Amino acid sequence: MTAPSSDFLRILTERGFIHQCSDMQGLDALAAKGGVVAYVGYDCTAPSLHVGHLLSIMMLHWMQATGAGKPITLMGGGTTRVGDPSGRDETRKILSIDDINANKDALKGVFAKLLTFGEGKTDAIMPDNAEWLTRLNYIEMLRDIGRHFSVNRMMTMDSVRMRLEREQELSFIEFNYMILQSYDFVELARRYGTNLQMGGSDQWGNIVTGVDLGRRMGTHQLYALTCPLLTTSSGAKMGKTAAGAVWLNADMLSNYDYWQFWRNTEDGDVARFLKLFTLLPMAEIDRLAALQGAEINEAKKVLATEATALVRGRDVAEAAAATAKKTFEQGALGDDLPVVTVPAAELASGIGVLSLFVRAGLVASNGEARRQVQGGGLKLNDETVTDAQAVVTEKALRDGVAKLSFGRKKHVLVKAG
RNA sequence: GGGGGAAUGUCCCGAGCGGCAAAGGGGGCGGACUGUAAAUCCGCUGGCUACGCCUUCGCAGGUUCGAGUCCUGCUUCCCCCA
Repeated sequence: MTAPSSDFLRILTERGFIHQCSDMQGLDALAAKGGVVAYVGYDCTAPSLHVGHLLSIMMLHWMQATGAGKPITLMGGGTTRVGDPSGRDETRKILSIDDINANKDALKGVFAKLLTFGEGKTDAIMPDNAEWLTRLNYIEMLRDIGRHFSVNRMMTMDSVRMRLEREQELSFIEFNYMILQSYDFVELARRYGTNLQMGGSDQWGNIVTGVDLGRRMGTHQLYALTCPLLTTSSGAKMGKTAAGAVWLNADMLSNYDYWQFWRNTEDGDVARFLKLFTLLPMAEIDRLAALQGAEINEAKKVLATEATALVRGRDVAEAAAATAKKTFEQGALGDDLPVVTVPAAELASGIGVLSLFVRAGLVASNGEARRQVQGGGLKLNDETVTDAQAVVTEKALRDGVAKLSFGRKKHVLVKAG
């Protein structure tokens, strides 16, 4: 199609957010007059969202920022009780209602960093699909909603077909997820005039099924828009670090580690990530992306600080950047490094190096510490630990702290307490 | 209902004559090289009070000096027949 006329779709297009859209022209016209009401659903399967979810939140952000319309972050208090089979080869573990509610509360905070909530026309709102899904009556649902679904067609959807082809179990409860998600779309259309659902490309099937259901049930025209799934240029699935997923919540992943995640971006991903995960103007991004060789590290630092500022706050991002600078470029101690305190008395009588590294949380067991010593992976005050029998006392403290390092990137400070 | 097969190191896949802390991958971690990148090469990838001890092969028993390996029962999954 020709270039979009709305700022919303123009920005999404040039920044690489768009994977598929059910009707670009139609959506563009709607966005141009500020008439979009878009939602993204978030299931409450964990106590924090991770970077994979960030793309869709960014799309909502841009929509609000460009005045294209109203964002809705739908909490999946109801759908989480069922479990989405999309992109999974195994049935999800069924979560307890208590866990779901606890997760839901923990997720909410992050949205406010990127969206403005309130009562106004383009202010974001956060409903929960438990409000209507838990009230559904089975027979009524079959008559009103179920009759619009063709099982023949459902069997051809990727999420279902993959399980069948691989002869992997697909339980009836999961088979119903698609129906509930489709119904959400219709319900949101009726309640809030929602007309667009966005999500990752793995959600395409569920979303267009909702568009279809809307037509059959007589809503206004609905639209579908998906973003690509996040992978690194070397093909690895993204969003995982040593410690696990890259969580957006600070209590799940420290600010310093979050910053480091972005700092360690592969060269080939820098430009793409700057467009997706920062709000920097395109001209600035083009300048940074043009850097070659070692200079690209400058771009990575900008990416790390901007991306961290967006989710964790500007001051926190700069603190992480400062700590990284001290730690890596000056070999000094950053203020932001994790600190572990050890009772002074214990330190006075001496602690084995191995158990000290375990205490610091850098390694899981004495055995692992021992192996890492053999591999030269542990450092105390920047000196490689060579003797697994060594004992550490308060003499190891420099200005009250000792620095333990695991590999070149993981550091912990030890203090007497 | 009848018959046949499967479950292995709590990340995954997967070998395993009765002597096994258990082959080989993948993934992950560490080292070298670099730019806190990628690629490549090397090492590690049950626990401990550590030349020894303890716990691991779906669950529970049994045979044996000794069981992941053999026998019995149970659980779960898959295939074929009805």
